[in-house]
Order: sequence, then structure tokens, then C-alpha cells
Amino acid sequence: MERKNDQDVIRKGPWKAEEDEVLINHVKKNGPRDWSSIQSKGLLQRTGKSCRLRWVNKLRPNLKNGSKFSREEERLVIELQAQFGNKWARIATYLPGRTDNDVKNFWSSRQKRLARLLQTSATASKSQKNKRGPICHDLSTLEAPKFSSFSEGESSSKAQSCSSSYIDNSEIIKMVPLPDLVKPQLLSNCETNLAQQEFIPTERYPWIDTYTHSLFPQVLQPLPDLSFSTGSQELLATIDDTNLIDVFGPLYASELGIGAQFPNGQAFSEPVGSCINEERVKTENPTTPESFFDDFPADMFDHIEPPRSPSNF
DNA sequence: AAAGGAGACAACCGCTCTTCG
DNA sequence: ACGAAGAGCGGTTGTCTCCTT
Repeated sequence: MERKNDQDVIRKGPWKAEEDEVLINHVKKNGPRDWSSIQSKGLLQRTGKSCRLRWVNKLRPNLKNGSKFSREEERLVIELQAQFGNKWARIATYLPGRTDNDVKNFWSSRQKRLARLLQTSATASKSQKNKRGPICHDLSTLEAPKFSSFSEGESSSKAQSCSSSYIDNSEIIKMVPLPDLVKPQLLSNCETNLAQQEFIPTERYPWIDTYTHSLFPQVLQPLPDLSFSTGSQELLATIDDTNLIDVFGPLYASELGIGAQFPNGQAFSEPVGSCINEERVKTENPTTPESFFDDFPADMFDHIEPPRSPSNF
């Protein structure tokens, strides 16, 4: 083998500050383009591809490097992912200062947590079946309802793109797209308001979150005000099955209706399972398409035991 | 204090799309 | 119209840090 000289060796791995400096200077002179010329001119022993990635993900101005996703950003990603699928670059355009890589990483982490939760819950339900009954009946067969908004030929790929790559193949668990749920006006809202980092007013679209969380159809809508009341905190402290809270943290706990409040300020203290009552959903949330529940197996909720009331904890 | 697990992040790889000669 | 090169995108992997046991 002929040994290449050092000039030809392509560097990989973490970037040094000097390399960043060279890259920044290149962009100052030429703009964010001609990436491959950086290598061909011998400025850096990096591929043009690598240079572009470095610029886009780390060096570009106005990036929110190092800061965690805010709750609003999280919810926006969740909703946009449901609408667009795994189009991270597109989703990132709705999140100022965030890159497609950021969004992708955030989503991956979230999927891992979800997968873990489902696994934990399934395990717990098996081991505790004889004690208190299942937490969620046979999670391995829990499949999201089908939506018809994807055009023919598009649905399969979209459905695939919405599924988690982190979930074991043996489990039929699909992330549910948010097809017609994010209405055009919603997205135009986003586009016009993002400059001010304004978030979608969920009270105007109460059905959004219901669908966003349709992976857990028994879960109530997440709530704008996610702070816990004193009573709720006490309640959380006494819950003996803390898997959900442990895994998902306060945000997800609140999404699960624990210690949360309705937008109108009404405290949520009803059993989680009660929200899956079809009639109730129809009457209390008339904007929810009935077909959502129609697509579930008729006996899907038969085995879900209503949670104990707080007084029984 | 040490080990292991989980989360966050950075970067690479392969594929597709776009542009240009 | 076609092919090559550049650019963009999504999936995946590796590494580091923090937390829990």
C-alpha cells in the first residue's frame, strides 16, 4: 500500500479550536458554501461534508448550543414530528437556534424513554398482574390507530418514519402521526409567530395534545400549566408505582395527568383511566374526531383497571 | 468510591436531491 | 438529456457526563 502523505490524510473526530477558526474564516470570506474547497485548498484535512456539518451544527451564529429544549420546544417538536414525520431539517426550521441534529437527538432520547417506559410498564404489569391487575393490558400488541390522511403510497413510508428505530422489532409500537390534526392554520400560525418564539395556543386546538399523546390514549391532554400543586406533590410522593414518574420526569408525569390542572384551572384528580371513556371524550371534547376511537379494538380498554382514587393511596 | 446505566451531544455514513457544465 | 460534483438529509454510532446503586 502506498502511504499517503499527511496532506491527504482526512482528519476525523472532534474538532479543534484552530480548525473551527479556519472554518469560520472561510465562511467569512466565501459564505457558507464551497465546503469542498476547504479541503482542496489544504486549509483543513476535513472533508467538505464534515466542514459543512460543523458549521451548520456548531459554528453557525445564533445557535442555542448547550441549552436544553424548553417545554414549548419539546411540545412543538412532538407536534411537528407527528405532522411531518422524521423531517428533522424541516422541523428545525420552526425552532430558531436549533439544528436538525438537535431535533433528531432530542427525539431519539425521547423515543428511548418511551420505549423504556413501555418495557418497564409491561414488565411491571406482568409481575404485578396478580397483585393489582395490569397497568396496561398487553403492551406488546398495542398498536396505534390508523389514519387516512397520508396519500396512497405515502402512508407506509410515513408510518415507518414515524415508528421508533429504538423499539425492538418484536414489539409493535408505532408513533402515531398527527395527520390532519395540525391544521393548516396551525402551521401558518407557527410560521408567522415563530419569530417571536410564540407557541401554539393549545386552548384553541384542544384536540392536538390528545392526538400527540395517542401512544397512550388513556392519557389526558398535557397542560399548559405544568406546575404541581402541594397536594399533587404529596400525591406523587405516595404513589407506589413510580415507574412512570421516574422515567419521564415531571413533564411526563403531568402529561399522564398526575397533579395536573386543566387549562381552565380545574384540578385534575380523576382516575387516569376514566378519560378513555368514549362518551366522555365525545361530550367533553367535541372536536376530537370519533374515528380516533373507532380504530381501536373494541375490547382494547376492557382490561384497564381504573386507577385507585387518591384517597386509597 | 466504584461500577453501571441513561441521557445528551457530536460526528460519521450512506443515500438522495440539486445544480451545473 | 446526462453525468459528475456538491449539498442536504436522516439514521446510526461513539463518547462524555451525570446519576443511581
